[in-house]
Amino acid sequence: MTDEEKEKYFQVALCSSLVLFGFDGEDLKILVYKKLNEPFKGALVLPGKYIAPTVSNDQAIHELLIEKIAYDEHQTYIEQLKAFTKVFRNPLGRVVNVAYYALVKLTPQIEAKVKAQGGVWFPYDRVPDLAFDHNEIVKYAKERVKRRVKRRPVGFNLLGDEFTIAQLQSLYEKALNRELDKRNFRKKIFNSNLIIETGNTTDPKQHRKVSKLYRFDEEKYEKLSLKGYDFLF
Amino acid sequence: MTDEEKEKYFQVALCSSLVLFGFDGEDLKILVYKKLNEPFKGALVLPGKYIAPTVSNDQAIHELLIEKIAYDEHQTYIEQLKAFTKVFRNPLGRVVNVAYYALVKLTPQIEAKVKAQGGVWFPYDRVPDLAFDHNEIVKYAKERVKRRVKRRPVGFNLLGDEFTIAQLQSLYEKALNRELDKRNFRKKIFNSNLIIETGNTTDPKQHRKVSKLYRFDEEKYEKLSLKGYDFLF
DNA sequence: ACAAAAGTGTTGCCATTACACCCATGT
DNA sequence: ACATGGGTGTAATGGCAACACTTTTGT
Repeated sequence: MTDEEKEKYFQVALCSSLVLFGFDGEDLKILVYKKLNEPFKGALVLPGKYIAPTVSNDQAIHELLIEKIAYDEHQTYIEQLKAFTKVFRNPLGRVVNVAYYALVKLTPQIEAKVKAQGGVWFPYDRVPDLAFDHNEIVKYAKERVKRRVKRRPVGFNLLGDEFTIAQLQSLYEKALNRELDKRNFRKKIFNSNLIIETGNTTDPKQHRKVSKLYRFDEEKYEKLSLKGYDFLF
Repeated sequence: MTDEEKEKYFQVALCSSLVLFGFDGEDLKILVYKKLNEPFKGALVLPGKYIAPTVSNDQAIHELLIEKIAYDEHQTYIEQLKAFTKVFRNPLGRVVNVAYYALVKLTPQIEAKVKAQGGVWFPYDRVPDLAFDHNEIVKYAKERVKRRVKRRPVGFNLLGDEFTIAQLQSLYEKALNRELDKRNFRKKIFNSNLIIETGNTTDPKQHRKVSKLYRFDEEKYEKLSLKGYDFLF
């Protein structure tokens, strides 16, 4: 490549936006910020940042998650969605947005951090209009999550170490956007053998009736997924 | 964004590589070129090109397909795979590769053009070592195609307007990398109702026995896919 | 007493799998 | 005559969907 060509091509900027899904045991939400500077100052956008040529995307997303939610690496599922590349998607110049999504269980710590940063959670199916092409990114992310949830147990990343079957079902209903039969749901989940009773129960003070707590059997899943195992749903 | 920041961030180059799958009615192949200039001169690579800041990715992929295979737009399925973004994937600097794959039916015209351009087809499961991170891209593309073929009738893009059930089955066997039962395959295909007899048959001079030709019912598929219909396999 | 949420089985249906032979034609 | 490839049916199995009541406990 000639120097001339180098000058011609090495003029693009790289950024990443993140569609962050959070589940609090009841509702599934998406994180949004109000933009503080131009362009589109004041508009709602996904969390994101520009990436310098020497910084890896992984590093950038990692930083973004630390800044915005003080996350726990081991409890977070992160995956690239795809690149959004339209020529005029950003008024500053050609900016390629390599978008990601992540799944986290909401904890009081995260809630506090988000509040401090000025972030707002919107319910999964009531995300307002966003600037840039971020509506499109959210739409794409929701479809991806729906597919993933159907075929792999990624949903477990949205729950804590322990959870009730009702919570798990509620999560699946939100993500798939339809109601599921309680008995059939239990059957499927228990038949998969990917869930273990922890022996603990919910706090009797919080609910009418206590219920059993379970955890995800990661080891068993690792073994199965090596064989190309498809989860269910 | 300050001018200083602009200078810092707008220094990345954008390129696209294409994993081109071709089917000739018998075998599924992937297109590869020998690199003519540095870096990695002489090594095998996927077809690809750098993208100027003012050019859209769609435009670039379109040009690439015209250059390499003189393709027919309407008979080609194209989809973005994802962005490959590693910092040191290219020795010239930070180059983000937004990779695509495409499916084409091989015709004598395409074969001739490819030959003229110095391209080489390798069988689906015998692609040799490639330069850059192109091995990784091919691997990713194969997985994507496998999934797509399972759930949507994209496979039909690899066949012509008319095809025999045997050709269709052969394609599915190659893409899914396993053998399928002839009777069960026909049952599934016909039950889907997405295939129509054209009334024509294969040329009796080419085979021992003539066989019926079919075509894909696009209209019916459009209707079904609006309802979130999942194909089969 | 009643409201709220946890937990539990059966049945019918449909999709998937496994499996073997006949027919038409070109050599 | 035989080799090649097209075309056809059935039975067993397993997963999925539809469906209603009892139990516990806080108010």
